[in-house]
Amino acid sequence: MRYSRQREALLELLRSTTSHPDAQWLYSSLRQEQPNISLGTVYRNLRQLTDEGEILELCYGNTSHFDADLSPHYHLQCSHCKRIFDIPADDVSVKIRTDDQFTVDGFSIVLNGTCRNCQNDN
Amino acid sequence: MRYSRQREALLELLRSTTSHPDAQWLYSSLRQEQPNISLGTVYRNLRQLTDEGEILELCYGNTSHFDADLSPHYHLQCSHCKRIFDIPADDVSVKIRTDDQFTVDGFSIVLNGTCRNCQNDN
DNA sequence: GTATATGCAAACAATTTGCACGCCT
DNA sequence: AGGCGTGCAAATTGTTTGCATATAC
Repeated sequence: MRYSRQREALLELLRSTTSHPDAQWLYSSLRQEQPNISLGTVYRNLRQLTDEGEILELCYGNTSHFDADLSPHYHLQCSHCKRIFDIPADDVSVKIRTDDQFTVDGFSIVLNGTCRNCQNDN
Repeated sequence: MRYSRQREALLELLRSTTSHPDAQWLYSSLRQEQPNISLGTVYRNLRQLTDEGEILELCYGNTSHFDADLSPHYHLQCSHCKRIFDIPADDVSVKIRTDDQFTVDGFSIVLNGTCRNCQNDN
Protein backbone atom coordinates (compact mmCIF):
# COMPACT_ATOMS: atom_id res chain seq x y z
CA MET A 1 0.00 0.00 0.00
CA ARG A 2 1.77 3.11 -1.13
CA TYR A 3 1.44 6.64 0.09
CA SER A 4 -1.44 8.87 -0.91
CA ARG A 5 -2.24 12.34 0.34
CA GLN A 6 -5.93 11.43 0.58
CA ARG A 7 -5.46 8.31 2.68
CA GLU A 8 -3.01 10.13 4.92
CA ALA A 9 -5.50 12.90 5.61
CA LEU A 10 -8.29 10.38 6.17
CA LEU A 11 -6.29 8.43 8.71
CA GLU A 12 -5.13 11.57 10.48
CA LEU A 13 -8.69 12.87 10.68
CA LEU A 14 -10.00 9.60 12.01
CA ARG A 15 -7.26 9.49 14.62
CA SER A 16 -8.08 12.99 15.77
CA THR A 17 -11.65 12.25 16.73
CA THR A 18 -13.45 9.98 19.17
CA SER A 19 -16.84 10.40 17.50
CA HIS A 20 -16.80 7.21 15.36
CA PRO A 21 -17.83 8.99 12.17
CA ASP A 22 -19.31 7.48 9.03
CA ALA A 23 -18.09 7.86 5.46
CA GLN A 24 -20.24 10.88 4.69
CA TRP A 25 -19.01 12.83 7.69
CA LEU A 26 -15.40 12.03 6.87
CA TYR A 27 -15.95 13.01 3.26
CA SER A 28 -17.54 16.36 4.11
CA SER A 29 -14.83 17.10 6.61
CA LEU A 30 -11.99 16.18 4.26
CA ARG A 31 -13.43 18.30 1.47
CA GLN A 32 -12.69 21.42 3.44
CA GLU A 33 -8.97 20.75 3.08
CA GLN A 34 -9.05 18.87 -0.21
CA PRO A 35 -11.99 20.15 -2.25
CA ASN A 36 -11.45 17.55 -4.96
CA ILE A 37 -11.43 14.41 -2.89
CA SER A 38 -14.20 12.08 -3.94
CA LEU A 39 -16.57 9.98 -1.92
CA GLY A 40 -15.43 6.87 -3.77
CA THR A 41 -11.89 7.47 -2.61
CA VAL A 42 -13.05 7.80 0.96
CA TYR A 43 -14.90 4.50 0.75
CA ARG A 44 -12.00 2.75 -0.98
CA ASN A 45 -9.55 3.91 1.64
CA LEU A 46 -11.83 3.05 4.51
CA ARG A 47 -12.15 -0.47 3.17
CA GLN A 48 -8.43 -0.74 2.61
CA LEU A 49 -7.53 0.51 6.06
CA THR A 50 -10.10 -1.82 7.58
CA ASP A 51 -8.71 -4.79 5.68
CA GLU A 52 -5.18 -3.92 6.80
CA GLY A 53 -6.41 -3.73 10.38
CA GLU A 54 -5.42 -0.09 10.79
CA ILE A 55 -8.93 0.96 11.69
CA LEU A 56 -12.08 -0.75 12.91
CA GLU A 57 -15.47 -0.82 11.26
CA LEU A 58 -18.58 -0.67 13.40
CA CYS A 59 -22.12 -1.15 12.18
CA TYR A 60 -24.77 1.01 13.76
CA GLY A 61 -28.17 1.70 12.26
CA ASN A 62 -27.22 -0.06 9.05
CA THR A 63 -24.39 2.31 8.32
CA SER A 64 -20.70 1.76 8.89
CA HIS A 65 -18.83 3.89 11.38
CA PHE A 66 -15.10 3.90 11.79
CA ASP A 67 -12.74 3.93 14.72
CA ALA A 68 -8.98 4.44 14.64
CA ASP A 69 -8.61 3.54 18.31
CA LEU A 70 -7.22 0.01 18.34
CA SER A 71 -6.81 -0.28 22.08
CA PRO A 72 -9.11 -2.73 23.81
CA HIS A 73 -12.38 -0.99 24.47
CA TYR A 74 -16.10 -1.30 23.93
CA HIS A 75 -18.84 1.03 22.84
CA LEU A 76 -21.90 2.58 24.33
CA GLN A 77 -24.57 4.07 22.15
CA CYS A 78 -26.81 6.64 23.75
CA SER A 79 -30.46 5.83 23.11
CA HIS A 80 -31.32 9.50 22.81
CA CYS A 81 -28.61 11.24 20.79
CA LYS A 82 -27.38 8.04 19.13
CA ARG A 83 -23.77 9.08 19.65
CA ILE A 84 -21.22 6.38 20.34
CA PHE A 85 -18.90 6.59 23.33
CA ASP A 86 -15.86 4.58 24.29
CA ILE A 87 -15.83 2.34 27.32
CA PRO A 88 -12.39 1.19 28.48
CA ALA A 89 -11.99 -2.57 28.52
CA ASP A 90 -10.95 -2.32 32.16
CA ASP A 91 -14.47 -1.37 33.12
CA VAL A 92 -15.95 -4.53 31.68
CA SER A 93 -15.25 -8.12 32.51
CA VAL A 94 -16.62 -10.91 30.41
CA LYS A 95 -16.49 -14.65 30.89
CA ILE A 96 -17.68 -16.97 28.21
CA ARG A 97 -18.22 -20.65 28.77
CA THR A 98 -17.21 -21.99 25.41
CA ASP A 99 -18.48 -25.44 24.70
CA ASP A 100 -17.16 -27.46 21.79
CA GLN A 101 -19.72 -26.06 19.38
CA PHE A 102 -17.66 -23.02 18.51
CA THR A 103 -14.18 -21.59 18.53
CA VAL A 104 -14.39 -18.09 19.90
CA ASP A 105 -11.74 -15.64 18.64
CA GLY A 106 -13.11 -12.48 20.16
CA PHE A 107 -16.18 -10.48 20.81
CA SER A 108 -17.58 -7.01 20.83
CA ILE A 109 -19.96 -5.45 23.27
CA VAL A 110 -22.34 -2.63 22.66
CA LEU A 111 -23.86 -1.06 25.72
CA ASN A 112 -27.15 0.73 25.44
CA GLY A 113 -27.82 3.58 27.76
CA THR A 114 -27.97 7.30 28.21
CA CYS A 115 -25.05 9.68 28.14
CA ARG A 116 -24.64 12.44 30.66
CA ASN A 117 -25.75 15.19 28.32
CA CYS A 118 -29.01 13.44 27.59
CA GLN A 119 -29.60 12.67 31.25
CA ASN A 120 -29.44 16.36 32.03
CA ASP A 121 -31.56 17.40 29.07
CA ASN A 122 -34.44 15.22 30.20
CA MET B 1 -52.28 -2.62 15.43
CA ARG B 2 -54.96 -4.66 13.80
CA TYR B 3 -54.79 -8.10 12.30
CA SER B 4 -53.30 -8.74 8.89
CA ARG B 5 -52.70 -12.05 7.19
CA GLN B 6 -49.30 -10.85 5.98
CA ARG B 7 -47.99 -9.78 9.38
CA GLU B 8 -49.31 -12.96 10.95
CA ALA B 9 -47.45 -15.11 8.45
CA LEU B 10 -44.29 -13.04 8.85
CA LEU B 11 -44.27 -13.41 12.62
CA GLU B 12 -45.02 -17.11 12.43
CA LEU B 13 -42.20 -17.63 9.94
CA LEU B 14 -39.74 -15.68 12.01
CA ARG B 15 -40.70 -17.64 15.12
CA SER B 16 -40.16 -20.92 13.31
CA THR B 17 -36.52 -20.31 12.49
CA THR B 18 -33.30 -19.72 14.38
CA SER B 19 -31.40 -18.44 11.37
CA HIS B 20 -31.82 -14.70 11.96
CA PRO B 21 -32.96 -13.96 8.40
CA ASP B 22 -33.00 -10.63 6.62
CA ALA B 23 -35.91 -8.96 4.83
CA GLN B 24 -35.13 -10.49 1.43
CA TRP B 25 -35.05 -14.03 2.75
CA LEU B 26 -38.32 -13.54 4.61
CA TYR B 27 -39.88 -12.02 1.51
CA SER B 28 -38.81 -14.87 -0.77
CA SER B 29 -39.98 -17.40 1.74
CA LEU B 30 -43.35 -15.75 2.30
CA ARG B 31 -43.99 -15.46 -1.42
CA GLN B 32 -44.30 -19.22 -1.68
CA GLU B 33 -47.45 -19.08 0.43
CA GLN B 34 -48.64 -15.64 -0.52
CA PRO B 35 -47.48 -14.89 -4.06
CA ASN B 36 -48.74 -11.31 -3.90
CA ILE B 37 -47.06 -10.14 -0.76
CA SER B 38 -44.77 -7.23 -1.45
CA LEU B 39 -41.32 -6.40 -0.18
CA GLY B 40 -42.54 -3.06 1.11
CA THR B 41 -45.07 -4.82 3.29
CA VAL B 42 -42.38 -7.06 4.71
CA TYR B 43 -40.25 -4.04 5.58
CA ARG B 44 -43.19 -2.13 7.04
CA ASN B 45 -44.19 -5.04 9.24
CA LEU B 46 -40.64 -5.73 10.34
CA ARG B 47 -40.32 -2.13 11.45
CA GLN B 48 -43.65 -2.22 13.17
CA LEU B 49 -42.93 -5.44 15.03
CA THR B 50 -39.53 -4.11 16.03
CA ASP B 51 -41.03 -0.89 17.35
CA GLU B 52 -43.59 -2.87 19.34
CA GLY B 53 -40.81 -4.98 20.80
CA GLU B 54 -42.20 -8.21 19.39
CA ILE B 55 -39.01 -8.98 17.51
CA LEU B 56 -35.38 -7.85 17.65
CA GLU B 57 -33.37 -6.22 14.92
CA LEU B 58 -29.70 -7.09 14.54
CA CYS B 59 -27.27 -5.34 12.24
CA TYR B 60 -24.66 -7.49 10.56
CA GLY B 61 -22.73 -6.51 7.45
CA ASN B 62 -24.81 -3.38 7.07
CA THR B 63 -28.03 -5.30 6.64
CA SER B 64 -30.72 -5.88 9.23
CA HIS B 65 -31.45 -9.36 10.45
CA PHE B 66 -34.38 -10.27 12.62
CA ASP B 67 -34.88 -12.47 15.63
CA ALA B 68 -38.17 -13.46 17.23
CA ASP B 69 -36.44 -15.05 20.21
CA LEU B 70 -36.83 -12.57 23.04
CA SER B 71 -35.23 -14.70 25.72
CA PRO B 72 -31.88 -13.47 27.05
CA HIS B 73 -29.18 -14.64 24.73
CA TYR B 74 -26.28 -13.41 22.64
CA HIS B 75 -25.02 -14.05 19.16
CA LEU B 76 -22.01 -15.58 17.54
CA GLN B 77 -21.23 -14.91 13.93
CA CYS B 78 -19.05 -17.43 12.16
CA SER B 79 -16.20 -15.71 10.35
CA HIS B 80 -16.38 -18.23 7.53
CA CYS B 81 -20.02 -18.87 6.68
CA LYS B 82 -21.26 -15.62 8.26
CA ARG B 83 -24.18 -17.44 9.83
CA ILE B 84 -25.41 -16.24 13.18
CA PHE B 85 -25.85 -18.64 16.09
CA ASP B 86 -27.49 -18.22 19.46
CA ILE B 87 -25.48 -18.32 22.66
CA PRO B 88 -27.52 -18.77 25.84
CA ALA B 89 -27.08 -15.96 28.32
CA ASP B 90 -26.13 -18.56 30.94
CA ASP B 91 -22.89 -19.22 29.11
CA VAL B 92 -21.76 -15.64 29.39
CA SER B 93 -21.15 -13.52 32.44
CA VAL B 94 -20.58 -9.82 32.15
CA LYS B 95 -19.68 -7.25 34.75
CA ILE B 96 -19.66 -3.60 33.91
CA ARG B 97 -18.20 -0.98 36.19
CA THR B 98 -20.53 1.87 35.49
CA ASP B 99 -19.18 5.24 36.46
CA ASP B 100 -21.41 8.30 36.60
CA GLN B 101 -20.84 9.14 32.95
CA PHE B 102 -23.58 6.90 31.68
CA THR B 103 -26.72 5.08 32.65
CA VAL B 104 -26.51 1.60 31.26
CA ASP B 105 -29.83 -0.06 30.39
CA GLY B 106 -28.52 -3.15 28.70
CA PHE B 107 -26.01 -4.48 26.26
CA SER B 108 -25.53 -6.87 23.43
CA ILE B 109 -22.59 -9.11 22.74
CA VAL B 110 -21.48 -10.45 19.43
CA LEU B 111 -18.93 -13.21 19.52
CA ASN B 112 -16.69 -13.81 16.56
CA GLY B 113 -15.52 -17.29 15.90
CA THR B 114 -15.88 -20.41 13.86
CA CYS B 115 -18.83 -22.75 13.91
CA ARG B 116 -18.42 -26.49 14.00
CA ASN B 117 -19.27 -26.99 10.35
CA CYS B 118 -16.60 -24.58 9.25
CA GLN B 119 -14.03 -26.08 11.62
CA ASN B 120 -14.50 -29.44 9.95
CA ASP B 121 -14.50 -28.06 6.44
CA ASN B 122 -11.09 -26.47 6.88
C1' DG C 1 7.98 3.09 -16.77
C1' DT C 2 4.72 0.66 -14.26
C1' DA C 3 1.44 -0.12 -11.02
C1' DT C 4 -1.49 1.74 -7.76
C1' DA C 5 -4.68 5.60 -6.35
C1' DT C 6 -7.86 9.08 -7.80
C1' DG C 7 -12.14 11.57 -9.56
C1' DC C 8 -16.25 11.07 -11.60
C1' DA C 9 -20.39 8.91 -12.74
C1' DA C 10 -22.97 5.02 -13.18
C1' DA C 11 -24.37 0.76 -11.02
C1' DC C 12 -25.93 -1.75 -7.04
C1' DA C 13 -28.10 -2.97 -2.76
C1' DA C 14 -30.98 -2.12 1.24
C1' DT C 15 -34.69 0.40 2.82
C1' DT C 16 -38.40 3.86 2.78
C1' DT C 17 -42.32 6.21 0.95
C1' DG C 18 -46.54 8.12 -1.95
C1' DC C 19 -50.62 6.74 -3.65
C1' DA C 20 -54.75 4.33 -5.00
C1' DC C 21 -57.13 0.46 -3.57
C1' DG C 22 -58.53 -3.45 -0.34
C1' DC C 23 -59.68 -5.49 3.89
C1' DC C 24 -60.31 -5.51 9.07
C1' DT C 25 -63.42 -3.97 12.72
C1' DA D 1 -68.24 3.70 6.99
C1' DG D 2 -63.75 4.76 8.46
C1' DG D 3 -59.13 3.86 8.85
C1' DC D 4 -55.26 0.98 8.88
C1' DG D 5 -52.69 -2.31 5.79
C1' DT D 6 -51.36 -3.64 1.13
C1' DG D 7 -49.26 -3.80 -3.57
C1' DC D 8 -46.72 -1.49 -6.67
C1' DA D 9 -43.33 1.59 -8.26
C1' DA D 10 -40.52 5.35 -7.58
C1' DA D 11 -37.46 7.67 -4.45
C1' DT D 12 -33.71 7.64 -0.91
C1' DT D 13 -29.65 6.26 1.14
C1' DG D 14 -25.33 3.79 1.72
C1' DT D 15 -21.76 1.56 -0.83
C1' DT D 16 -19.21 -0.37 -4.78
C1' DT D 17 -17.24 -0.31 -9.34
C1' DG D 18 -15.54 0.79 -14.35
C1' DC D 19 -12.79 3.71 -16.64
C1' DA D 20 -9.64 7.26 -18.04
C1' DT D 21 -6.27 10.10 -15.85
C1' DA D 22 -2.89 11.33 -12.29
C1' DT D 23 0.73 10.19 -9.06
C1' DA D 24 4.07 7.43 -6.17
C1' DC D 25 8.13 4.90 -6.45
